[in-house]
Amino acid sequence: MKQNAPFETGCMHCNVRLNSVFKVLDEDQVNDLCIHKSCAVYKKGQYVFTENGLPAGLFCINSGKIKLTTTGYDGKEQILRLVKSGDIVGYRALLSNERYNCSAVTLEDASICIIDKKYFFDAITSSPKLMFEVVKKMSNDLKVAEDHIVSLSQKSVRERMAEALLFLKATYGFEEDNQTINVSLSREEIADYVGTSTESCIRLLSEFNNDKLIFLKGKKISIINLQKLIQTANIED
Amino acid sequence: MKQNAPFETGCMHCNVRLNSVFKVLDEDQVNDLCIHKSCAVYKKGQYVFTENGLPAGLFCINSGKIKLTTTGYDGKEQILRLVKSGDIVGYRALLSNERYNCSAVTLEDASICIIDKKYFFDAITSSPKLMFEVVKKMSNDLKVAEDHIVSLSQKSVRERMAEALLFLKATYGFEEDNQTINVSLSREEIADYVGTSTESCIRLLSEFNNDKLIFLKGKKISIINLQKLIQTANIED
DNA sequence: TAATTTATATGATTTATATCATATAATGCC
DNA sequence: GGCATTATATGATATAAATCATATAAATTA
Repeated sequence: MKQNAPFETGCMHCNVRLNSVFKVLDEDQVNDLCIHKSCAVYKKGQYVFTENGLPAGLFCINSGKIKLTTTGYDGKEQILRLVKSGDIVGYRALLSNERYNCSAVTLEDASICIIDKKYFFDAITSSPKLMFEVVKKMSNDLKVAEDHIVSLSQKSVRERMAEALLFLKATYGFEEDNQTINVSLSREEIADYVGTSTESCIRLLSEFNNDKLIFLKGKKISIINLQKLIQTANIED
Repeated sequence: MKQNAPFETGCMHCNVRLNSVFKVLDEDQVNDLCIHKSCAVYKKGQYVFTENGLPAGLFCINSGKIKLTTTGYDGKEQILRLVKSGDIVGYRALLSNERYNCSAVTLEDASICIIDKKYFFDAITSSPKLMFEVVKKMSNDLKVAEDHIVSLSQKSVRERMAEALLFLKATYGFEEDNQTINVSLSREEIADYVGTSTESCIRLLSEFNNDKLIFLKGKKISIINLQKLIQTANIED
């Protein structure tokens, strides 16, 4: 299909490479990378890898959005990270030589490349620049996780809900209208990220909608009063 | 002072080096490391570094225990990580070339070395083994943080409290009596780790004490019914 | 297109936990 | 060693948010 054309022409012409950890590679290295990767198209809702699985390589998102999710207690899901094109996925388990501790599921149709494990280790060993890019990525994920811990420990569900919407906006941006968050998540998925019940999530979104902070249309959420949403996300006493 | 003697004789004879990321260095590299570090003794409660500060190097704990803590909303503290001898501290900000996003405070008198920033970057660039050790450390911290997120999202305060005691035991071990957790934290500090109020923390510890899961003596906590504590840490319905 | 399933919505009730209040114990300090 | 401060303890109350229940809307599939 025509829309997949750039995806098929290799890493050198990959439209997201300069947005990824591989931006630091020179032309020869990119060509080398290209030889050691293979790509696949995933339908919405497909698993890219699953909890407890063994990593066979590094995933790099060409297009599409992905959630990293783990099964907590009582079977309840927890969304740990949200991933967009240009991001690498599955690097943690790969680098520490462990099994995956979460599953990766596509939130929409996606094109994803997998980079051979052995090649990846060679590449980061021979290219400190690439290694530092990966390290920076992990460092950022750690920072985001620790921010999330503080939020979960100290904020109300209401505050975290507002914060989550700002986070979604920061991660996926707006659509052309400049106010609709460019991702479709079910209420349950949002709840699984915020750490609340689906009902509370629905209730709070309705409330924000009534208070004209946001505008709901199906799964689409538009931010119509950013200022007040930011306020709501912070302490409000 | 005599008790500091091994600490003063350099990295080659450091009693915790084989327990640290530097275990992978050969003799020459260790001697090189030794030249580029300096050591200091800290009193209990001292700051090793503070939030928003710029990293000057990598800290390596020779002895003593440390908490990494961040100021959340309304000035409330959040303990993000607990650190023991042999651990490195401050590596995240250093590697990603950012300011510290948390403070490091000693929980008891401590001996801590600081390894020169420039040297450290040279060392990890020239020694992939060392780099991988540091990466593994960060990978583990990320995993622990994400486990904490799931716990905060899905467990009750009571469950998290029991979990925290098991975590303290796993981190710092027992004293000679084989049941007293080898760390002294105030109730407030425990609350700041668990993500609850000081009162709830006190109340739950009292309750565990009454229920003979633990035995309290001042700040010392002994686990006297591990089985039941493990049960309490999990879902109990 | 009707039938079934799943998602969203909202009300009613319960409950865990924060908050406020006060007491006692422990610790640090002049 | 007595005084001030801080930490621990515990009761009373308020409340946010979970849970249970039911209704409606949307999406899937037969």
